[in-house]
Amino acid sequence: MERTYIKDLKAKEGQEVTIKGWVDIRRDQGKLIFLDFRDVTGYVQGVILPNATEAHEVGAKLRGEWVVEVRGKINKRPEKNVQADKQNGDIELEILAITVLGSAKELPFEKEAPLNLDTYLDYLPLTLRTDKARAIFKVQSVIINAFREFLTSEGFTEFQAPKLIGEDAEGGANSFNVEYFKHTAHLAQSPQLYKQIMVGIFERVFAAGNVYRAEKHSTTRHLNEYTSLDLEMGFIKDHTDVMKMETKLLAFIMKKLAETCSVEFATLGADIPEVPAEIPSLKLREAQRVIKDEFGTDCSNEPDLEPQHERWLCEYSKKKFNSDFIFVTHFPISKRPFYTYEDENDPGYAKGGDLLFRGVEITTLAQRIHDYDTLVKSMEKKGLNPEKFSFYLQAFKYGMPPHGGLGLGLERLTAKLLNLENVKEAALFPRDLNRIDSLLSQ
RNA sequence: GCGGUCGUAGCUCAAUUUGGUUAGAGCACUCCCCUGUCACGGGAGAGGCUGCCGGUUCAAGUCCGGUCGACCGCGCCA
Repeated sequence: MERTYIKDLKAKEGQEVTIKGWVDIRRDQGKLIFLDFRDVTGYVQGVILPNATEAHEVGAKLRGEWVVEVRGKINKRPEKNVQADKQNGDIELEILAITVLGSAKELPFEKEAPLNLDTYLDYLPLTLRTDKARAIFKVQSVIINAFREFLTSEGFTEFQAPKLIGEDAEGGANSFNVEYFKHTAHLAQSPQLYKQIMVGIFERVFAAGNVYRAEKHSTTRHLNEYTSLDLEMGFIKDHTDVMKMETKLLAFIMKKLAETCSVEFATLGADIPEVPAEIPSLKLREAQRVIKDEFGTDCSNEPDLEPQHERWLCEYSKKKFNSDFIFVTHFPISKRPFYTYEDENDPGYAKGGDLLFRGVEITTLAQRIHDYDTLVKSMEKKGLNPEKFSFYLQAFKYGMPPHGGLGLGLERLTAKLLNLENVKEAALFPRDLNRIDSLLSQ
């Protein structure tokens, strides 16, 4: 049987319909019972009139979250009862019959009210049913789809990167060990090495998947399992080609969000940022000069930016360039992974950098070394044994084009886009040191 | 891992500053009343080992020590 969705009820005024969904709120006046129903498409008010005796009997015992099938007639509301600012505020469902499909206990928290993060996470199967959570993950779904759509249109091919790996990209630190295999195995921290291998096959590739970081951090921007939106492209001039691609990608994502998620952004009180035709870009040393001049802190001999510095740079970018985004490039090559390309015009510094958005780093991008001998030397310089990477190195021994790519943290992007205070709110089922879907057994 | 803040009803919070009767409120829940509500309203009720262990004191939710947990910040990172 074809499903009737709540969003389509208005067009069925005067008709008898059957909807299915959840009871959201009950307002029982004795002879008159109002029930707000919810399905994935929205809300509608239902009313049980005194003469509908059977429905009245069922309706009196309904509470929030009961799952029901409701037969009724769509009526225009009397003028004085119209709620102009609400979905379906000008119609209501006159309930004729209710079938209970699933009963519900009372919720252990106040729906739609602010919750402590700990409580929110303990009750995710239920807290995710709120408007706010639904809006967050609708937006996230649109971001992922837009990422795929844009890159596909740019000639990229999607691939599935393995999550069980032998040697990890950064040299062994901070990865989860996996027992079982006859060789040392880890959970992948990044699809990096496989992305590069795949450039040899498809020239332009992307992957959207989970990566794992065994870091005992507890911050508002870290997860032990997160989603990395990765791309890698061959035949580039240098890292600026990757920066341009990311700029176009972000502009496309924001356009898609504007087209499809205005309700969700309104629910969350968030604005969709403008992506400038050219995102401002500073070398690390220039950025450090800005921090010194504008904010009075001298960090010029540090090899990296601290969180406070990132927040300052974004503040500066917004003020000076009216941009929520800013690239910081040319970090010391010694602080970057072995596959990072050194800038021949600026020795000691990397051809690549980070993209900062509203105060946090959301992307690292770079041109990669594609010459076999240079790559092997770079590994040795980092104290890595090239023999352990012989599987990966095959790609480079047998001809790789100049290439580069990036990784974009999906949850960080989502969180900053929607003004969420903690990145855990932008992960459906976030994992941290103390939480893997708590069993609530304590 | 380090530092800060916090832990009171199912949830969100008062009472802790200055130790002092029986630890309160709103929401949710149960029962009663209610024909136009939409955060419905009115009345009644139930619900607490104040995270846990120890100490100080005539007296501890409140002070002290420990422990467990949470959140925020930091290192590292996307």
